[in-house]
Amino acid sequence: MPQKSHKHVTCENCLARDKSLFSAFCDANLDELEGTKSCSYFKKNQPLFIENSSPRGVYCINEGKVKIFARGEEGKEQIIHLAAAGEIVGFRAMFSGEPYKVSATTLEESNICFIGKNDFLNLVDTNPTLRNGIMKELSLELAERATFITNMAQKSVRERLASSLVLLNDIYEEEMINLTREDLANFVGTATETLIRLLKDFKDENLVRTHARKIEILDKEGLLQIAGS
Amino acid sequence: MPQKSHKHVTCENCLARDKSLFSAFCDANLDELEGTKSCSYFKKNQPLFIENSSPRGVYCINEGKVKIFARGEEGKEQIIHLAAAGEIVGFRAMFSGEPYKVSATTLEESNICFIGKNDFLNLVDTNPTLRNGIMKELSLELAERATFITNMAQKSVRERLASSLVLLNDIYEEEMINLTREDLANFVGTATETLIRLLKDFKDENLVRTHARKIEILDKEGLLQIAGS
DNA sequence: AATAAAATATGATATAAATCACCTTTGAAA
DNA sequence: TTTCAAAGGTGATTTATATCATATTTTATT
Repeated sequence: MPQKSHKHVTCENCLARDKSLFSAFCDANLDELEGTKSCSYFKKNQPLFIENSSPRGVYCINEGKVKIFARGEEGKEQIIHLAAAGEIVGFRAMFSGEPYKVSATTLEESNICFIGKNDFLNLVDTNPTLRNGIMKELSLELAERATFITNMAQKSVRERLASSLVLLNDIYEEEMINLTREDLANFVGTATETLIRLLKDFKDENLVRTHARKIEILDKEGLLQIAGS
Repeated sequence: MPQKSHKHVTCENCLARDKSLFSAFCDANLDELEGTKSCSYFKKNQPLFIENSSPRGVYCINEGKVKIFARGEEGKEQIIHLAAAGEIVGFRAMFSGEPYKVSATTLEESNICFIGKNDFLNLVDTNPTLRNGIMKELSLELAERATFITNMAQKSVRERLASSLVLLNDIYEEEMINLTREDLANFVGTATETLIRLLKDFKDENLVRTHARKIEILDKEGLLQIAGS
């Protein structure tokens, strides 16, 4: 397995920056950002922050993937979002004035930069472009979650799994979807056993193929058809 | 039935302003707001805006209630939020750069003011307090929806109904909850028949009482216990 | 007041999905 | 390389909830 080691990435040559809220930053902005951020290597399954704790800053993913999840009454995780390179994680709590309502944990080895709360809020205050980007992002996520709620309420698990696989396929881009069955179940919102059975159905229907844990999408159109959207 | 008629409410003596994002406005701000807004009377079940249309401004509820809902594949409504007096409806779409992803319809006769997109965005641009309030509001709603998703995924309909009734009780304040069984079902995320049956159970358990359509909460603690939160 | 049209309610039935129990495979660590 | 825990998988069973059908009540409209 290719061991991603710790590396200090500068904002200037951060490959993920293009896709991020910092994409429009000029050199002066970038220098400021570079001066305040710190860069860390995270192992797989390492928490960035956990529910109910106080936010101390935001996390900018240079490389890797992070799951954002809430916990229900009995402690079962519900994955709300999967963040990939370029995404800033945890900025919602910067504005809410409340502790985190969700937790964030890496799904794979990751390089992630940290920007302290004050530095981040200062950037937002002085940079209208960044600010507008954030307001846009908050709004888009709000819409996304309205759809999420509606799907949960009205679609069957089979439909949600099909829709989730297509969505995850986009997040994983070239790579194959690489999640434990439990994480996948917690994203779809079902029991692990049910997920495994339905995934098997999809295999039998030649919609997907599995390579141990990894899931390869064979028929995106077919999945979309099942998802009904 | 007390017929609420059209009345022109000025921002200065708007009773709902205290609870709104405009509560911190100074006199100069209020004058500006007053100059740009228009005030309308809405009948029951009248749409403010509908999914996929282009946003033209925001709606500020002076009196009445509004349901915000998405539609699933087969057109079934999923109510995402119930807005009451003091709330500003539709501002999410001001920042997203996209058409509405949800619809908004009055649940009762309402007095609602309209602020055009440019005027509103101008206010947000020039008023840091309002802007921060909005960012905070967007963030809080995002957290609320994470919980909503988790409840949908992990709680039974019975639990969700209990939790919904408590939530609605707060929204309706002194009044009794006054929603069609279908709307209530679309909020809880279930079939109307199932909702009616479970509501009957709650009546038998002396948790609620109904007066035709209206629902009176008799035992909030008991409901919270069932809701499991 | 009469009539139509929604909304509410109830019963019967089907089924998707959860749960529990158990076994097998995989992969990390010693 | 062995070992052991975690993850993946299968079967049997139960149940919550959707769906369909139909009756009754409430509300709106003529």
